[in-house]
Amino acid sequence: MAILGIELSINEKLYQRNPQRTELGRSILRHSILMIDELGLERFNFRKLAERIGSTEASVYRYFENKQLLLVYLVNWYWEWMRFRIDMKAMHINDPKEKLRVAICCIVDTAKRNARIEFIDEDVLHRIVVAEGAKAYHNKEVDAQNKDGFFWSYKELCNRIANIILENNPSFPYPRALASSLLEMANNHIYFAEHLPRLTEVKEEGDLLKQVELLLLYFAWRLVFPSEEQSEQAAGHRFNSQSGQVWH
Amino acid sequence: MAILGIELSINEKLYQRNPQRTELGRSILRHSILMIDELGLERFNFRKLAERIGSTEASVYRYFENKQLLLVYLVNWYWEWMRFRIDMKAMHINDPKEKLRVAICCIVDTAKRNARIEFIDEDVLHRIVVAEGAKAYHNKEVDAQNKDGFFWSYKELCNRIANIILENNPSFPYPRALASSLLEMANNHIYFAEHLPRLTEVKEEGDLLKQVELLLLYFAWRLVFPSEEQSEQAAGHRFNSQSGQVWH
DNA sequence: AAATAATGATAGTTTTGCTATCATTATTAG
DNA sequence: CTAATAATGATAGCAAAACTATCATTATTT
Repeated sequence: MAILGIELSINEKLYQRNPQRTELGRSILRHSILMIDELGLERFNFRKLAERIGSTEASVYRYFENKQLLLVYLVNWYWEWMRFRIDMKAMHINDPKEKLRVAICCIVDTAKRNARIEFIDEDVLHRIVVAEGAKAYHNKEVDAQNKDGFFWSYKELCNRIANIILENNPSFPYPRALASSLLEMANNHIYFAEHLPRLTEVKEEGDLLKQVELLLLYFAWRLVFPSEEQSEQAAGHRFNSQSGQVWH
Repeated sequence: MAILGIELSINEKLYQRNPQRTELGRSILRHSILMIDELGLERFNFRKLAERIGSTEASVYRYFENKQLLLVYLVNWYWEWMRFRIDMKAMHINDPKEKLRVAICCIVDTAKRNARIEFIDEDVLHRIVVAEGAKAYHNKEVDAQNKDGFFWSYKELCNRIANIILENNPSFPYPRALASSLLEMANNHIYFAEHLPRLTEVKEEGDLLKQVELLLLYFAWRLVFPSEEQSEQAAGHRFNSQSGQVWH
């Protein structure tokens, strides 16, 4: 997929025909995102999608085997996009702490549309990932699908974040667990704030994403930094170290 | 539901007829748990269930409106059971730290069958909660269902844990978020260890549940305790601090 | 023994998930 | 510019899933 000339590659086994290369394919992507958001995954189906885009069920099936794989394709796109953004932003940063801050910012921020890809509405895709993302790998075919590399993007994304965590604290015992937890928390606490507010301190009102970012920063900072740096704390703006850096 | 003479109450709107009160109802519960575990939620349906228990589809529908609500019923049972166990175990403990340790133990441990309720196999139910639990509230009806109190048990469970967190550190800013995250992490890291091992440090081999418990304890301790207490650490036994703590 | 409630048996409806066939329209290659 | 080839549309159909309805039968309660 061409973004600023760079290609995000999605596992080829996820589709029958590359949806990005044709008008119909892009239409399938665009409207499946909108419809899954509107109807939810279970009420969404290829018949309704075909009707909406003025095509036929058979044609849609020529691109994706079924809606489960279409969902996996979409969340892969999201994960790839997030990983790309983290790589971009972190590339030229030397300070590992700043790198981690930027990564967490990306985790929460990938929602906001940046690349102008006509056929993917990142805002809506983000809502899908929040609401339905976990269903991509919660099914009886996980192991087979994992073998086919369907979750490579997610694992690689997790890996990137884990490495940044290790740069900050090489002896942190749970870099991957923290990375995946931060990714999952980002989605969960948005969802909780909107639907089950008693499960989180994040409030629907106000800047929800900013609150989630602060939450993740708080958790990450407390966990990865040896306690002498705790004084500096996580919270957002006033993250300039008033106190000199000690560690490393 | 009678366990040692105590009743776990499940929201009455979740069922048409109370499944615990009849032979058929209990058979539905027992075998739906087994079949969802075997087939996964999407391949499981009331026709197959009816066939297996030697009854009819119509009869099953007299107990539960559909399989989504049956799932919600089952995970509610699990949440209620966990909350009950935490209350029981924490009741007579005064030390808040010990209370938190016990709560985390329950979060991970509710898997292991304790109450001998003939028609609920806690081991298998736990696997269902791990693999399918999130689907209980990831659907387009959340808000309506939440209004009907379908998630009260989960929220109340979260609340219990959040209160224990606050007993340990009254100024901890994210008690609910940490509580829900611990609950979600417990499930996720078991699932990851078994299916997507690169997302966690928890290994499938060895005592998986013990590892998850140590992970949760590590996170909880680092997060809720002011750093002078870090030295004592979470994981009970071998968390002795080699390095002296400085901050505060 | 009569009334009531739960189940079984059977049937039928609508929707979903998916495949097949063939004609038509683009696209590309020679 | 035509011939080949690829993609789409149109239509059909089928098997399963997700229900609902009816009525007879069997328990249970009173």
